[in-house]
Order: sequence, then structure tokens, then C-alpha cells
Amino acid sequence: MSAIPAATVGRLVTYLRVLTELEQEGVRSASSDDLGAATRVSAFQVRKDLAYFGRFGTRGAGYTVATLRRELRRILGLTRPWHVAIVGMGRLGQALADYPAFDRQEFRLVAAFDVDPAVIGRRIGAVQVESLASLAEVAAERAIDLAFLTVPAAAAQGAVDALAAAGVRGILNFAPVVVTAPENVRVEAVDLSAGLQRLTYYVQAEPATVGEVTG
Amino acid sequence: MSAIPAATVGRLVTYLRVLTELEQEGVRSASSDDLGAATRVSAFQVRKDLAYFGRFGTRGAGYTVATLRRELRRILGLTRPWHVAIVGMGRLGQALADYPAFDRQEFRLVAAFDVDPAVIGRRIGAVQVESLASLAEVAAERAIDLAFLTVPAAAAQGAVDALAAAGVRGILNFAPVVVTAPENVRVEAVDLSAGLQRLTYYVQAEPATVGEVTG
DNA sequence: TATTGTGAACCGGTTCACAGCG
DNA sequence: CGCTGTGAACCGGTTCACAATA
Repeated sequence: MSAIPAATVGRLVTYLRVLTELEQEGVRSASSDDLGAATRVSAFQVRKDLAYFGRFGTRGAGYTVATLRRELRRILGLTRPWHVAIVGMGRLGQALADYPAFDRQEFRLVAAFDVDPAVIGRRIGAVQVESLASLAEVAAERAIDLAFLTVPAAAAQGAVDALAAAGVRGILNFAPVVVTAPENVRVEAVDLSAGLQRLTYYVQAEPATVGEVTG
Repeated sequence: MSAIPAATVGRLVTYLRVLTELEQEGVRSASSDDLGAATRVSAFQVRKDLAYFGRFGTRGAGYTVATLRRELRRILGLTRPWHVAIVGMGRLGQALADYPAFDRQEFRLVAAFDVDPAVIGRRIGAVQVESLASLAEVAAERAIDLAFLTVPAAAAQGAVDALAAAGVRGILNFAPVVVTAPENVRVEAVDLSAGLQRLTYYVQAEPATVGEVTG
């Protein structure tokens, strides 16, 4: 009932990965126990997560790998190609242009933008870098669905506004700032520096295992 | 009491960011309301998060920016320099070598490793790429605390094992796999492809805003 | 018999209201 | 008087036990 927990969506992604591996290895079926072991999640949790979306298993036998994989791909929206743009062609943006997912069918890099005249015009990966000023025009023309946002923190909010105005539906934000977007634009953060700082917290807090209050 | 919620640790990082900005702008004090507005968190939550670690505010007046910032840096373990290595010098590893945090004091890039002879020996950023085989030796010599793991998914678990054996305490895992590490080694994931797939889930699930069950 | 699917119990994080205090 | 600090209420996600069933 009601909405799906965000944590569930995150786990679906990892189940799908495992199923893809299993399929490649020729494994035909897997139990919630198997999936749980591979993803470090309890078998209860696996079943509950899947139950939000329907009944995919066979009692007594588990899940058919190919079927469940297909269902998860459908649930996660991976059955149609997504047009992706990279905004900000610094080091990180350039590295992302070679992201292996762009070789497969689901994600297609269709544009790259920057404000720096020294970068604009250069061909990187499959695309040529264009001026951010042409975003609206290009977004309409090539039906950009999603964007990788790899601009400096100070420029992130402005870029989000421009992307939202251009009709982009989802943004993967690599900039270390909290940005605000309209209701109809989804932002997911991939935050390296936050991860790094969480890491130092836990590492220095050891050996108390889970982060003792230092008082 | 007991352990600190992981979500709290994540939010501390964003509070710290905001405090750093405020300090640069010359702002002297901030209320939990101010911090909450800037980080998109309720003021209640801000106060509760901080209360896990002590009393940092002044009733009626809010928090002194400089003081709270110093305390959060201490709590997050950012008062001493951390020695970081990058394992896997593909595109992403190379991009990370230029990560701005390495210009500041808290994080120092002290080594870079790869298995590819074509890359070993090349100077990238502040370091020269070394063979992964020399990890144990180099880790001891340069007191590597943390590692950025940017190897292919298939190589990730092996690298984690090697890093753990070499005494590395924390790993920022960029590979799209769930890895297992000993108790005393903390792993934080920075997972681009997972973020991308969560994004497609939410974007396709619109316009039902929070992801309606499709049945 | 083995394993799923699920209502109910549990637990922990978030929200809240207000007491405490500068 | 304003804003923090916090015990209690609330809510939602996780865990669990077991009924359903191939």
C-alpha cells in the first residue's frame, strides 16, 4: 500500500545486478535466500520489497532469474532508452562521457554542455561540447530526459533551474550541494565528498564499531 | 542514546557545508531554523542530530557558526590529515586524482595503483601510478588510511581484500557491486549506476509524484 | 517439502510539544 | 522573549511467524 520506500528502490537496483550476473552464469532460478545472501539483505526483506510490485515467485521453487530480471527492469524503467546530457565538462564530466552504460542500449549520451569557451566545440566521447546557453534548444531537439550535473557547487542551482526549464525530468547531481528542483524533476545525489566525510566519521569513531558518542 | 543513525551522520556533513559557506560570508550565528532551511531538513531534526553529540547552541540565540563548524569538523574526524590512495587508474580514477579536496589539508593523495602496465609509472595529479602488487608495502610506508576504489566491478572484491590486508581503514567504493569487508574496515558506496537507475524509476513512475504501484 | 507472500509485531528514526535557560 | 535541548508520541520500515501453495 501507499508509497514505496526509497530504500526499497535502492535495493531493487542491487537485486537486478545480481540477477544479471546469475543470468550470465546460466543460473535459472534463485530463492529469496540466494538473493539476500548476494546483496547482504535478509530474505524477508527481499520478499517484502518484491511484494510491493506483485507476485513474481513460485512457492517451493523460488524466482525464475530471467523473469524476475525482466520484471525488475520494467519496474525500474529500463526497458526504453533514456537520452542523457552531461552538464559541466570538467574532469569529472569528461570521465563520465566514457561511462560504460552509454555503450549499452538503455542510456544514450546525446549532449554535453559547458560555459567555458575553451571546452566548447571539443569532441568528448560520442558528443561535441556545446554552450550551456543552447541547452533549451538542444534539449527540445534531442529529447533530453536526464542530466548528469557535474558543475562547480556554486553553479549547480542555476544549472538545475535551467535543466528544469528545458524539460529535463531527472538529474543526477554530482555537485556537493543541496539543490532545489520543481516537483516534477527528480534529483538523485551522487556525492563523493559526503561519502568521504561519512567515511572519516566511522573510521575515526572505531574501534567502537558503530560510532560511540564521544561526549 | 546508543548508536548514531547513519542518516544523522549524512546530515552532519551537509550542516558542515552550510556552516562553511556561512563563515565565508561572515555570518556569525545561525539558528536550527536557518540550518534546516539551507539543508532541507526540519529544525527539529537539526537540533536532534546535534544533540546526539552534545550541547552546542545558546538558548534564545542559536548556534555560533565558527564554534559549531569546529565541533562538526571534530565529530566528523576532519581535524587531522587523511592519507588517501586511489586503486584503479582508469578514467574515473584519473579524474579523482584532481579532486579539489586533495588541494586542501584534510585529504592527501599519497598513492595510486593499477594492474595495467600501460598505466603504471605514469604521473597523474600529485602521484605516480604504482603496481597494485606493491600495495601492502606502500600502504605501510605511507600510512594509507583510506582508498578510493575505482576498479571494474569484477575486480572490486579482490581489491577490498587486499586493502583490508594492507591495513586500510576505510574504502570509498565506486564499483557497482556489494563488497564484503572485515568489521574493522568501513566501506561507503558512491554508486553512479545505482543513482541513475533510481532516477529512471522515479522519472518513469511520474506523474504520480512518489511512485505509484503499477500492479 | 520447500519457499513464497503477507498480516502483525517490533524497532528505530522523525516529529512534536514544551520545559529549560540565556 | 526566543531558541535550544529533549522526553514522549508517532510513523514507517524491518523483522518475524506462519498460512498459502506449487
